Amino acid sequence: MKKELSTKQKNILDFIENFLNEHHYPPTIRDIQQGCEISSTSVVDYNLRILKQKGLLNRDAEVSRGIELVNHDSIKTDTELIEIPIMGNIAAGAPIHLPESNNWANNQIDSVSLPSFLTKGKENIFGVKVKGESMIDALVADGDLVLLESITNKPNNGDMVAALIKDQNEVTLKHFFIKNGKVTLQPANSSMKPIQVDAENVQVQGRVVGVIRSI
Amino acid sequence: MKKELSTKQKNILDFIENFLNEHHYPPTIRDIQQGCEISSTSVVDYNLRILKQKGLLNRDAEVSRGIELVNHDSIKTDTELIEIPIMGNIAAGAPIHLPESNNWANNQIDSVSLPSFLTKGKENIFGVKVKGESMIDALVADGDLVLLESITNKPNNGDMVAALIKDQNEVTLKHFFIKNGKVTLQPANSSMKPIQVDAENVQVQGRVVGVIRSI
DNA sequence: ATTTATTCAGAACATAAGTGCTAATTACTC
DNA sequence: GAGTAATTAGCACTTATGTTCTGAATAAAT
Repeated sequence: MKKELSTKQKNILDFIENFLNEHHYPPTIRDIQQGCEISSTSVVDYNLRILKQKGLLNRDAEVSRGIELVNHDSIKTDTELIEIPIMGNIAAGAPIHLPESNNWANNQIDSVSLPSFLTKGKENIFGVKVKGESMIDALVADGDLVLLESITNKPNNGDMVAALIKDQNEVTLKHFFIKNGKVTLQPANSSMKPIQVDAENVQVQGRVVGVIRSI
Repeated sequence: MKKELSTKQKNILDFIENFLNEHHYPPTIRDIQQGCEISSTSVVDYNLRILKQKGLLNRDAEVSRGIELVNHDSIKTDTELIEIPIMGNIAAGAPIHLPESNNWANNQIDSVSLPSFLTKGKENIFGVKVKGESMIDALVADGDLVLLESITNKPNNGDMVAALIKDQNEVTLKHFFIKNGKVTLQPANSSMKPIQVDAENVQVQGRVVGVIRSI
């Protein structure tokens, strides 16, 4: 199969996009035929098949106007921006203490708007800015923004969490496992040693749902 | 005219919205009929007329699927989000070869909408999906989305780039340094050994501007 | 209860629109 | 230049789908 698109195929794609923007429903084959000045419906059909084969659009058989542009606006999974608060800094390893109180409320230092696919529609998402190189074992670099879901109940075993180790007033990003009242905090880098702490000594500040690095 | 909508009319509106989200084209009258368990097409038509009269949708006469929902997502314009293409997968270490041609055109597999702070207003940003655990030394995990800026000129020394090592047809994310025609590719993890290659053997596919991890 | 407006049922109809041929043409390859 | 593949033309066919008509059922008003 030829790799590039013919001018005719590009025209068709453009036409479909324009048509969608104008009408908010897809064109028929005959619409395309007229719009692109093509002599026969079969030619349109032929080229649409090729475009489908190349993954540029989808077609539903025997459905009028059953064309979906793969990369069109209306297909964007999430056009919605959700503003989430950035609740301060987080550090691990080299213990940088959290602000006085150990709740995160009222410590909002900033906010960012993120597309909803990053928050998966969940509520209670907030961000923390990583300070220092100490979380490399969680594949998190200095300056990264870590997205956390604040959870009330215990996390599932294996979840990556932001865990506050109370008696050290230190926060760390680790995989969380609990067994018989003992919590194991396992670095993502499995060659690093896990930490064992009493369950009462751990407060899970949130479940990690994402990391954003902007260079 | 009655002011409120009947349950049937609300159902129809909901159905149309769901249908649009699922298919990206509007339903036919008969789709609505089945979806809302209505006994006759004429009933659907009747209620659609009412909905049109109330300004909740538009219909194009004698046009199949000629329904447009007023206030639907696809009509909203959102200026804050920038859509960037995802141009395939990237892997390093365990060399997964790129598709035959070494240009990225026509390899778009998906797209995401990102807030503009991640692209810093730049054009020519695209994403690649990371496959495999082999880029841990760049603090990039399996499944991460790496944002690249396609650049024409040489990158600055120290930039992190996606570098294609031509004779191995292998791509890697490394810090880029050039000196006397020799390119040094330095892993982010400085304890790892850098790679030395001839400048002609390296093609910089893009400059890394961000990483997005969604768990 | 009678009238009136609204809503529903069922069917038939007309056209909108996808699909499938066959042949002609053009582009590519050897 | 022969031979093959890709593309185009034109047309017929079938299905998909909007439209319309008549009458019945229901709800609202008098």
